[in-house]
Amino acid sequence: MELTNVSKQIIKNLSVDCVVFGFENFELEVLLIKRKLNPGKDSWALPGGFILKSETLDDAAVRLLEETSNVKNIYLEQVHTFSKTDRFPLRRVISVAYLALVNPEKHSLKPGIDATDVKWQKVKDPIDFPFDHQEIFDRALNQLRKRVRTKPIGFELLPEKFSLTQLQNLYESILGEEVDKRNYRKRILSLKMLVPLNEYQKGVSHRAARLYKFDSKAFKKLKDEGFNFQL
Amino acid sequence: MELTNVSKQIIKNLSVDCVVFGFENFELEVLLIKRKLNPGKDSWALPGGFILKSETLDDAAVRLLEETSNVKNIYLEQVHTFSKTDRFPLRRVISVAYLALVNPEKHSLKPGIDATDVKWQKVKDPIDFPFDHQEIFDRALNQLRKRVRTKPIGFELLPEKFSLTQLQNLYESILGEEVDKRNYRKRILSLKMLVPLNEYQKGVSHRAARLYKFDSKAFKKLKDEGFNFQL
DNA sequence: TAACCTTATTGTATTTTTTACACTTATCAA
DNA sequence: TTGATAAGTGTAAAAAATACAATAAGGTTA
Repeated sequence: MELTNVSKQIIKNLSVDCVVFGFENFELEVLLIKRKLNPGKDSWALPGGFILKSETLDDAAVRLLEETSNVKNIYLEQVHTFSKTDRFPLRRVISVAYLALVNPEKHSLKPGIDATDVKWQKVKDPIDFPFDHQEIFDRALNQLRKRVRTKPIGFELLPEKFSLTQLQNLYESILGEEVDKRNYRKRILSLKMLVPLNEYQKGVSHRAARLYKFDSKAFKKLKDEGFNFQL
Repeated sequence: MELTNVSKQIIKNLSVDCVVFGFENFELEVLLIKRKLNPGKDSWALPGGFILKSETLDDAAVRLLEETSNVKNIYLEQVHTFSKTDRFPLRRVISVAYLALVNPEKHSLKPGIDATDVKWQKVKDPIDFPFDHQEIFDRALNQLRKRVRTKPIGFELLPEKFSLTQLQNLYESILGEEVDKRNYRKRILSLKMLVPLNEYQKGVSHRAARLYKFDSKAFKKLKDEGFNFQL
């Protein structure tokens, strides 16, 4: 490893923090790491780290998620940049927050170099965040709640083939409120972004639900036509 | 001036760029400065500059707008952080974009230390931006178009007392499309955020329009009740 | 002072969208 | 075969969005 290589130079006053959402057992979750070092040693924090001179913020977010938790190839979007002068105790660090969506089943967790542990934590359980991570988390959750009504991002959190009930559960657990089953189905199907499959749920002791998949081409077409939906 | 004072230390790899919108003569405008120095000397660019160790990004945006254009005490919101590695020619600089709203009549312009000139430029006229300022501008305009439908921010751009026609003109010039007068009035008045005054337009050679003012208390109340409007 | 020009102001009928609501079907387990 | 559980489905009522045009007011001009 060439530490003198310009491309590996760390920008020490700029970090990226990722709020990674997952969905398992009908519950919205967030990915946390246990910090190996001070400040905040042993506390459960948002995964993140510093950016390199050679990479964009998006690149950094991708890299840091791989490094800190082994999570790859996921939906990412920038949320906000946090800049309180005392937000990090050691020195002035400004942090760019990212929102990420992951299907937990597709990604095995593995603590990165600066963490002793990684876990999925239910969003509705209380979390004792260090630094300003509570504020970052709140903002990211807020953004997720807006997005889920205007972009079909929820599919990132589900298996490729899913039932309408799964989709509705996800939707409800992101928004934190319940919706009418028939009305939800009507709306979501009317958008023509879902294709029904000739496959059904397996291993359940009740009527098996039909499976659907997300039709990204149909969605792209809608978008190109300037169609704005609101779920 | 104590250059050694920590509070005045500049963070050289982090800048703020402001997209300042104004509304004059029924037209949406943007504030541009003529750069005094290279890179981009003499080009018309977005006002901005570097942040100080002692200030937040919001603070920096406020300060830079005062410094570069004499514009004070205005609506500000963060838009996005831009980080392409080659976005600034001299060295790696990451820039946080802000959206600002100003009533041009209330602010006299005065070029700051790094500018030879300042001006309001009509948004619909072509602008030849340096660096990645086109991208920054596009994103800010986009955000403004979203905001104007979900927050009563347009009032920042108008005099304290305004007519419904003025408000509608502003709305139309932000969105770039026309709306029906009767329906617009119905909707905006139904929100109860406007109070009709016993004052009327003056100096016009036709029927004088009634003036209204924005009722920020009523709006706050609406928001506290969790009411989300969509214009 | 009457005719004219310009913009302000106002209501209704139609269409579209959203909401509320409950029974039947399928599958497995007991 | 009965019971339990979740899947799947339609309609009527209410609310919201849209399309649309005549009258009022103030100033200017002939």
